[in-house]
Formats: sequence, C-alpha cells, structure tokens
Amino acid sequence: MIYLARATIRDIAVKAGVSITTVSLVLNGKELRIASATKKKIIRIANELNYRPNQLAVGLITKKTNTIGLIVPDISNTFFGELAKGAEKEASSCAYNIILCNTNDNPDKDVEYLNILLDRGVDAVIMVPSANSADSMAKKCLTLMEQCQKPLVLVDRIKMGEKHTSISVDHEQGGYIATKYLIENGHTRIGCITGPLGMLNSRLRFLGYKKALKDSDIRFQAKYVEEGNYHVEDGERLAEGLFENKVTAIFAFNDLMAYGVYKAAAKLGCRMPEDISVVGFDDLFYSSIMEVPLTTIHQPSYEIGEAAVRRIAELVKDENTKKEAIIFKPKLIVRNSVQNINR
Amino acid sequence: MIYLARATIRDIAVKAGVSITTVSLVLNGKELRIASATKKKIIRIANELNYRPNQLAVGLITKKTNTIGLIVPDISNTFFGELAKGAEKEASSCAYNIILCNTNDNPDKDVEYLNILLDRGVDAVIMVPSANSADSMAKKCLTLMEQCQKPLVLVDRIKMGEKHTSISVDHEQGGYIATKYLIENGHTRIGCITGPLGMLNSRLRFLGYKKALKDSDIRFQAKYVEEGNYHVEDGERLAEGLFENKVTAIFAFNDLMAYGVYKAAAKLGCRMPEDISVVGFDDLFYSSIMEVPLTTIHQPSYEIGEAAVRRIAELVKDENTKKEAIIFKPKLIVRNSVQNINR
DNA sequence: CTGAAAGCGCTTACAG
DNA sequence: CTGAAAGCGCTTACAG
Repeated sequence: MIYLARATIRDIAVKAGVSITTVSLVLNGKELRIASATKKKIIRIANELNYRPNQLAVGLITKKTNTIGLIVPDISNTFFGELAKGAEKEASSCAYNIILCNTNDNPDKDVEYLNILLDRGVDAVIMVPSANSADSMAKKCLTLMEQCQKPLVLVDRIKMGEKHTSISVDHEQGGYIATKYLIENGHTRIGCITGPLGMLNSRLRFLGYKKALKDSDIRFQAKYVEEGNYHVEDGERLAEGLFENKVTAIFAFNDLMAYGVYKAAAKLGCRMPEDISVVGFDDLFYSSIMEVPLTTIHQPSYEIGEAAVRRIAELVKDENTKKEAIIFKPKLIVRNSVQNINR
Repeated sequence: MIYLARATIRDIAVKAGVSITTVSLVLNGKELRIASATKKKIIRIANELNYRPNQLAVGLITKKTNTIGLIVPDISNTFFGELAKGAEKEASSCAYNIILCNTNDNPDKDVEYLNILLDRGVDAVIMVPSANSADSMAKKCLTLMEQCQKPLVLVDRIKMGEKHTSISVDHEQGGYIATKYLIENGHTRIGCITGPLGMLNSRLRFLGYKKALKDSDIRFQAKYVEEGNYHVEDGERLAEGLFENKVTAIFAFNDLMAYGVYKAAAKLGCRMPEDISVVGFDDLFYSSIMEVPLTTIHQPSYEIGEAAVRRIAELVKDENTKKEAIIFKPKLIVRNSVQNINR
C-alpha cells in the first residue's frame, strides 16, 4: 500500500482511456461540453487515485502560485504574530499560502528575501520594512516588485505612497488621543518615550503628542522627551531620567517600553498609577493581564494582516484596484494605569 | 527600464551564443571542463541580466524545492512564535523557506494543510499537532508523508515514535523539577493546574508532578488537581477552588495559566509569593518582566525550531539519518514567585 | 569542450 | 465532444 509517487494527470488519462487534455479540462471545470459519462469517469478515477495537482507545474504554466510572501522583522513579537495569524487566516480562506520571512530588522534582508520570494513565484508580498531601512531600500523593493507587476503591500512602518497599497493604523492620531487622555486626567508634565525617530510610525506618534499638547496650550518641553528603541530595557532606563524631571505621566510609544516604565517605577518605589501614570501603544495581549492593566492604544494587528491579504486578493484579480492606503483608526483602551489628578 | 519578464536561461544562451545546456551547467557549477572564456561570458551575461533561476521550474525537475512546511496551532502564541523564528533562521541559513500554516488547534486542518504542502512540493514538514488531535490523525499524517518519502518532524505535542523524528522538551522531567522545587521550599499542599489531559505533554508533566510527590513521601490528593485548557482564564478560575482547599503553592502547567493564578490571587487579596507560591511552565518572555517575576520551567522554543530544521536538512541530505527523538532538558528558572516556607 | 533531446506535470490555443 | 502539440523554465543523461 505504499505509493512512492503521487498520481499525475497522465495516470488518470491512461486509466480512463482519454487524453490528458480532457482530464485537465474536466478537473478544472473548463469544458462544459464534455460528455458527462467521460466526466464522471475521470472524476471517479481522480478520486480513486487521490489525485491532487502538482502546484509547481500549475504555477509554472499559469504564472500564478497562490502564494504570498510575508516579510516581518520579528515573528516572535506578539504584534507581528497576530498580524501573521490574521494574514494566514485570510490567505487560507482564499486558497493562498504564506511564505514566512523574518528579517530581525536587517534592511539587507528585506531585499534579499524579496528576491527569493520572487524566485518562488509569489503572487504578491506583504512587508513590514526593517526598522533602520533607508527610504532608498524601500524604493528598491518597490521597483523590484513593479518590474514583475506584482503587488507589494507595505505595513505598519510605511515609507512612501502612491504605487502600492500601504496599511497601517493612524499613528499620529494614536499619539494624539493617548496624550489627550493624559491631559484630560489632569496631567501637564507628560513624559514621552518615543521609538526610533528614524521610523515614520514613531515620528507620527510624536507629532500627535506635540499636537495634543499644543491644542491644550501646554508648552512642549524637550526635557520630557527621550528616544527609545522599542525595547523593554529602553523604557526602564529612560523612565528614570523622566522621573527626575518630575513628570506625572509617561506616554510610551509601545507597550514593551511601557512595561519598562513599570519596572523602573517598581525599582524606585513609585506606585502605579498613584505616583506615575502610563499609557502605552499596541495593546499587546499581556497588557490586559498585568496587575495594573495598561491603558494603551490598540492597534488591530490581526485585522491589518487580514486586510493586507484581502487587498492582495483584489489586486491579483483586478489590476485596476485602487492602490491607496488603508488606515485603521487607533482606539484608546482605558484600563488602570492612569490616575486622574484633577482636583 | 521596465522589464516585465525576468530573464530566463534561454535569454542568456541566446545572448552568449551557446546552448541552454551550457548555461545551466555553468551556472550550477556542474561541468568543470567548460572553456573558461565561455564560462566567464555566461556568468557576466547572467549578472547583466540579473538572472535568477525560476524555482518552480527547478523544483519541478529536481523534485526538491528547498521549502519546509510549518504547521502550528497558533502563531500569535509567543511559544510558537519563538519556535517559528528559530526554524526560519535555521532554514534561511540553508537556503530553505518556510511555508506557514496556522491550525487554531483544529485537527482537520493538520491533514488539510499537510496535503496542501505536499501539493507545493515541500521537502519536509514540521508539525505541532492540534490539541485535540486524535492519535489516528497523527497516524494519517505520518502515512501521508511516508508515501511521499518526506520527513515529518513532530514537535512539542508528540503522539508516537519510530518512523519520524520528534522534538520536545522532557515534559515529565519538567513536571518533576517544578514540583520538586516547591517541595524543597517546604510546600506539601501543592495544587496542580494541568493542561488538557488528552494531550501527551500534559499527561507527562502530570506524571512528573506525581513522581516528585511520591519521591518525597507526600500523598497525592486528587482534590489538589484541576484540569485546565492552557488559557489564562482557566488558571484564574481553577486557582480559586485550589485556594479553598488550602494549598500553599500551585504548579501551573503553562505560564499563561500561572498568570491566571496571579490574577485570582490579586482578586482575593492573596499576596504573592507570601500567601501563595506559583511555578509555571514555558518561560514566556513576559514572565521575566512581571512585577513578581515568575519562577518557571524554561522550554527552549527557539532552539526546538532550529533543531527541527537542522534535522530535516540532515534527513534530506542523507535518508539514513537516524530518526530518533530529540529531547531537550527542561530548565528551572528561579525568580520570585515561590516562597520558602521551611522554618 | 558543447549541444540536441527528452522530460518534470501541468494548461491552453488550435484543429478536427 | 475530444486530442495532438506546443510550451512554462529548467536539468540531465547521452552523444559527439
């Protein structure tokens, strides 16, 4: 009972006494005129032989592999894990598969993987560009994909517009509502731990922070701002300086750094939120189960992944699909890490 | 400057005035006898044209795609995220790519994805079977892979041995050392929140728990045992019953449920670890940054992913590679969630 | 030292 | 209603 080789279309043709053309036609439901007896016979035999088309052969000839490349900086980061999960789910439901590429935020890998994916005939790629990727790198990727006439969907850390679809939360608005919420709770000395300001998402959140201050006539002060690198350790290290500058609240540009603020507070005996309020960004799973659940800006990472694949499916079907950006609204998730200090 | 089509081996042959055979030979470094002038010319032209072989064509003919399927229950779970990251890194370093499949613990998906992966000509697959997958399901998968003569590496939730490689931490020993540690710290009324006992990893950890009790002449008591489903909510819900039974410590079979125990303790005003000690299993990233960092059993998920791909690379090169299991030693990570109650 | 030919497993005009 | 033929982009005996 051991079949070393899978049945091919030829095996079916031989067994059914017809040509492989006919088999192909029937199995793909292309020729409706074929005698229903022949049709039934072919289908029966295909089932008997457990026939499944070799997708390499199909892809080679149709120039379509039903395959999408997904390039992320770090799949073990919950944010990208959720994104991948959403993308995979949507892909699976349209008979696509995902080829996973993890760059560790190495910009060279962005291009390297893109080429490899193209070698494998992917129909499109979803890419979260590496943190330190120069704009020239993103351009290179876009050019590569354009030459092949294949969609590139840029996600989260978006560099430029126009010729491709980009998907992201509205980072600026996220920064704005996070800061606004702190202001509404009576805070005026609001520290800010940004992400790398070389990254657009970080610059946009920073813009939102400054805009919210301005709208409330609170003077922006550079001494309340520290540039982090999106890691827990940065949050911890940078929070200490902010504490010394007497901030009553800190807006950390991601949840990870917010956790770092928690650690710094614990180390220095600051109570949360009585002595120091914190708002994060991302809404990672952990944020809801902490002892002091973190108030944060929710990013719909799962939905972003879904949306990326959905847009690709549209793009592949109809090249004229508009390639404009998809912007998700950020949402403030109020939990317990902010103290109202209005009297 | 827009090339709609990628250069093919034929384009090179035409431009160099040689046959495609020669081009293929040179580019694959197969025929060393070829005139070095011809060789150089071909290589130069290939570079000029940015030639990259179409992997669909290569795969179709060589029956090897340098592609590995990875089937996991939930890629957004840090444990599997780390595993995927390790697998991807190792894959990338041997020029393999990973096709990601997410089953949401639906056993039917295990088989469905396996077939799809086979259609795509993967060289092997790494699978973490779904939680409720019956043994018959695992057998089906093994049979499928055997027929194609392709390695299947079963990871973490292992069903059966022999014909395939399985990779996992030693769950029983993990359960043993976790329990032993609590005993050494003076605990005798040790609650236990297991995973689904239908899953082998859970049964093994349970065995370790009972063995540790026995070795210390502590009577096993069923009332100290609750069966969970590896989710935070189970930990929280089941901990309450255990508290009522006056346990002084709880061994949760994964970190997620341990977090649930934390939540239950907070709700009931129990201090950690003064009133209740907890040990987890997995050593998720978050466990180290909690206010009361969790003492837990470390599972080397990244290394497991790496090992899976490394074994596959060996297996693909040499069919005679031994197919026995790879068992990682679990490691106790002592942090702050256990109180020593010896006087 | 190099090339013509067969073939991997399919799809798709085209012809009958 | 059905099939012969060409072809997708490669590799690999085989022949010279």
